[in-house]
Amino acid sequence: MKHTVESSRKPSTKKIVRNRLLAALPAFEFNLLAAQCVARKLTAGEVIQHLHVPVEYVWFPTSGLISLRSEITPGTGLEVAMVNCDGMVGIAGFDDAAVSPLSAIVQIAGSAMRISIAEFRSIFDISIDLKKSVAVSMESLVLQASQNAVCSHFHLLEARLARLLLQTRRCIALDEFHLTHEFLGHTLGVRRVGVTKAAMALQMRNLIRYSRGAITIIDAAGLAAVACSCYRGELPLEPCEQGIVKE
Amino acid sequence: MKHTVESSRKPSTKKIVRNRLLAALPAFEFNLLAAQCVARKLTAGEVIQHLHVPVEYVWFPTSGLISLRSEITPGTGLEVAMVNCDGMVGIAGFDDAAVSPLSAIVQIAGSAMRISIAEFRSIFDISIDLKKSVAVSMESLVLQASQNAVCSHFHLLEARLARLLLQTRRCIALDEFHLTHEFLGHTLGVRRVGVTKAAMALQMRNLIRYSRGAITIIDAAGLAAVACSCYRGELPLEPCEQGIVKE
DNA sequence: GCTACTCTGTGCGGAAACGTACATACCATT
DNA sequence: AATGGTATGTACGTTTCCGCACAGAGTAGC
Repeated sequence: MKHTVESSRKPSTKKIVRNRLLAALPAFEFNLLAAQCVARKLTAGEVIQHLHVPVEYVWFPTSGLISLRSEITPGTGLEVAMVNCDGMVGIAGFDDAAVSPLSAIVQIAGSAMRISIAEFRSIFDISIDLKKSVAVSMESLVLQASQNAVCSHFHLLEARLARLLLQTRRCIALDEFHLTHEFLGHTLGVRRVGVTKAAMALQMRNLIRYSRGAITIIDAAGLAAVACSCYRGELPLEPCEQGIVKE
Repeated sequence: MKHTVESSRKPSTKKIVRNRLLAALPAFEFNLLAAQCVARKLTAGEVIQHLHVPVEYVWFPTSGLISLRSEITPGTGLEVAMVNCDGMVGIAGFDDAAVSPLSAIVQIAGSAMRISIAEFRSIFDISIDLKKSVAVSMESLVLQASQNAVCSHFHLLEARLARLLLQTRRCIALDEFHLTHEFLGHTLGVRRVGVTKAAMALQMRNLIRYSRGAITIIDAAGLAAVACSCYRGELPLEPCEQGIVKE
């Protein structure tokens, strides 16, 4: 384990937290949240927040990747933002019994800390730093949603697919991951057939390789050249590779 | 004036504030902000925040309408959110010298309170309620940006135009306003010619009337029937019709 | 009344993605 | 080895919007 050195110092009062948003909180607020959080596995394709369903939990991913989607009807929509261990899922949690305008789907399997919305809100209201963290997290969502809005409207599918694959790669720091054309189609808001065509074009140029959902990025630099301008100038969204120690 | 009754009670310690976000703050935080705010006119078409330019001010509109746009290059982009007197403009204000990823353009003339980003941030950091207000305001932006992302991707231009006109009408509570096809094209992310075609179709059905930028909504109900599903189920975003009194 | 400018209307070929339908390949289980 | 399910490849006509170019109509100023 990577954290043996740190955890050997004060094992009883320290905790390993792989969510940067939680980790950045001062001890008092962190402990309030941590006491109510439950660790949960995130399995690929799992819907952790359904569309138009009351928000029950706030999620703090510690690994993997979650896709936030805006949908007209279930099945028709597109991704507006990605959330990894730098962020949180649980928007629209300010009104009581608010239904979620977005759905949240696990794009890459991993794990997360989960807290009930009621408990989260009571801590939020008396917090200082958590409020700012939430605002910063929201800001990231606004930026991503805005970028995705222009991107899906102006950029060609092939360039958008290249961007999505690069972004995914960056978020999980792996050149290989599992995503079917069908899933990518839902993320990009296009038909499965459209993805197949675009993916073939990328594979033909030896930028990627895929088979039954297993995607491998062969030439990231080449892929970046094909990707739309949105990829450059984007926040890195890098994963928490090392555990962060909290007292 | 509408506020004669209220203002006659304690004229020296009260203030009329037509921005709901400011008005909802407790006296202490409100006074800190108000002391640094300067009233400014907003003229139609004025760019109050250029793309990729450092954020200098936070704006609290008191009337009129501001269009937040995500642009690839100046001129190529689309509106991701509207801000009226319920909200604020000045995202990306958390990092020092951050450049704005969005541009803000005055869609309908009006007025606003303006505060420098440095002063805003110093008040934000020590505030309690302002932090929550900012988070709520951000949430509105996320929702709008998400909705606009799906809308621009899936819905037909004519339906999108109908929605935009209805939304504008609701924000300013007037059936008549000034917007050229060119301006609408930039808002919707399409060519001016496309707007002309769509607008003609709406005019032909006696839903709207227009001439050289002067648009009149004749049949709002009929327009709503043509508008895409995004219009229904949207936050009202109603204007502050009455002044709000702050001690 | 002329000019200059802004705003709106029209025409045409072309590209990207759509809806639909069907065909093939890979994998797991029996 | 056979079977069923999932994933990917192919085909074709259709729609919406694009890019470009130009024409007309309303308004303001000199």
